[in-house]
Amino acid sequence: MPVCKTTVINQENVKRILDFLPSPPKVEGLSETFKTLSDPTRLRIVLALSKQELCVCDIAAVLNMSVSAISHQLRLLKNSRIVKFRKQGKMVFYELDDQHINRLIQDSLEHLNE
Amino acid sequence: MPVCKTTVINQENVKRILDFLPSPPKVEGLSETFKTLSDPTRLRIVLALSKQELCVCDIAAVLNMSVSAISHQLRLLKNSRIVKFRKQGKMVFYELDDQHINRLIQDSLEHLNE
DNA sequence: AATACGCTTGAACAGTTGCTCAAATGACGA
DNA sequence: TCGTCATTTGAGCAACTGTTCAAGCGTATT
Repeated sequence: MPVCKTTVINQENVKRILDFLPSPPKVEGLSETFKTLSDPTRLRIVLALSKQELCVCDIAAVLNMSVSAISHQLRLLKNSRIVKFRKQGKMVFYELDDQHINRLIQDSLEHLNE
Repeated sequence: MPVCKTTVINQENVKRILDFLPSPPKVEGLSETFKTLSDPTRLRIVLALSKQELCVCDIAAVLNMSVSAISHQLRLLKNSRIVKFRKQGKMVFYELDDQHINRLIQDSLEHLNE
């Protein structure tokens, strides 16, 4: 895995970038967030929840998918701390977990309209 | 795939969200971008290129990975129009494709520091 | 207690992903 | 033209992903 041997400048490039890159845990964390939003189903769920809290059944209706499929995806979103839930009788209402993810979604929506 | 039958309000919720959600092509496009950035290797490449243009070999050195693996990922980044390249002799220099992706990365870096 | 409802869970399966390895390409220098 | 170097490409593969299906759990209504 050698650096290009033609010039010395490259070594400097490598060093500069290595200093610049965020720490591995930070990069991993960021890529985890992107990964969670990379599935159209999950992204649609998150976009929907950015508007208002919803129960599982209504999310399934919005996305026209099975309740089971939605529930599986909600578990992933829950594990990634992107959504949280509140129980009310038989029903479970989900909403975005915090302002951090909410801002990311708002930013993304803006990027969409350019 | 029925809507919850317990209340009428849910139907209104579903309608409101359906109006709110961006069009399928827009959602697909956004999730595609997230998907490309969801792999730590690709994210690191993009972060590196947000600092300065680099040749394939130097990227491999920075990430401490095989040139082949990097080249495969660069192809995906190229296809997603996230990076572009310029040839100079034997070497190929890559950089971020446009200001749009650059801003997304800058936003992400800010999100990292919170 | 019995039933119905909203939701969760686990197994299973097809499809996808990211890497390695070996071979190929294309530009340069001897 | 021959060899070398930077990069690309294709096959192959283990690991992962997103869905369905069937079964289960917990809460409310009767």
